Amino acid sequence: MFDKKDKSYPIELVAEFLGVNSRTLYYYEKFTLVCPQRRGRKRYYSKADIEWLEFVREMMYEQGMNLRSIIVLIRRRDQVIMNRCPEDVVNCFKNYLVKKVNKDLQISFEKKEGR
Amino acid sequence: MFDKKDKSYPIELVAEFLGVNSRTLYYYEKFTLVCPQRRGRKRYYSKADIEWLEFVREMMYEQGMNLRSIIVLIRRRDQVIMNRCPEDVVNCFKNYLVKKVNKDLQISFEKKEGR
DNA sequence: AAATAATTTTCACTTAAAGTGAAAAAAATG
DNA sequence: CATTTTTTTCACTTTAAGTGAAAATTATTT
Repeated sequence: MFDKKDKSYPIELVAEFLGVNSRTLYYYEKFTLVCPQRRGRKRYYSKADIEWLEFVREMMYEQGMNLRSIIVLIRRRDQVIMNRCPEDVVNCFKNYLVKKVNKDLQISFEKKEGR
Repeated sequence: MFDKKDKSYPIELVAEFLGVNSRTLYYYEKFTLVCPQRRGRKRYYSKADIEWLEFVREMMYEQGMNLRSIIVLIRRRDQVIMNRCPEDVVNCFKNYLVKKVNKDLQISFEKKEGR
């Protein structure tokens, strides 16, 4: 679709391609979710910009995530956006389930044993 | 605060402790975010339930995540809620930045070299 | 069992984030 | 300088999240 040589594309074209209003892309910039290159004031979106935005849209539309969550996920990978993983979200739920299952087992055991 | 022996607590107590309306806890159940034990119809929240809910509230209030996002995060760790990581969210952004930085460097280089 | 109290459920409303239309303002271009 | 393009601002719409109030259901007490 877009040129491999990473030429830059104007906002209207990108908005159309993504199926959103160009206002939406301005809106995303407020949250530093995307930062198109500027020559003068005019914005030019690179192929990388576009791919990233496609991914964001998928997260939001297909999965129902919100803007903030995506930003939180990025931040949680640490300031440098690197190796740390939002492990705790899942671990916390995992622990929750584990405790729950243990407790439930214990309860059904108690019932069977008549304690 | 709550008994270590994992006794179960009624919804009103838990709601008060978390600082939310009990309706909110019913609401969360619609999304299977929490599943308190039932005796008859009455709900009993375990210590694990409460800790998990505290964590969820923090994610939502302190960080601004939405319900769906938390559920997506859990799901993305795979059906079994185990080892896979929502790496792609961050990787996608990382790649985006890397490409961006490369491109920007290239551009400033081109400027300096006058190509 | 009837009366009372406690829980759950439903309905409808409020609030805030996400998104967009329209028009004003600013810049670029012919 | 007039016209077109792009950005910005303001105000509105829509939807998720949350909650109040009351109806419905269940449990408890007398």
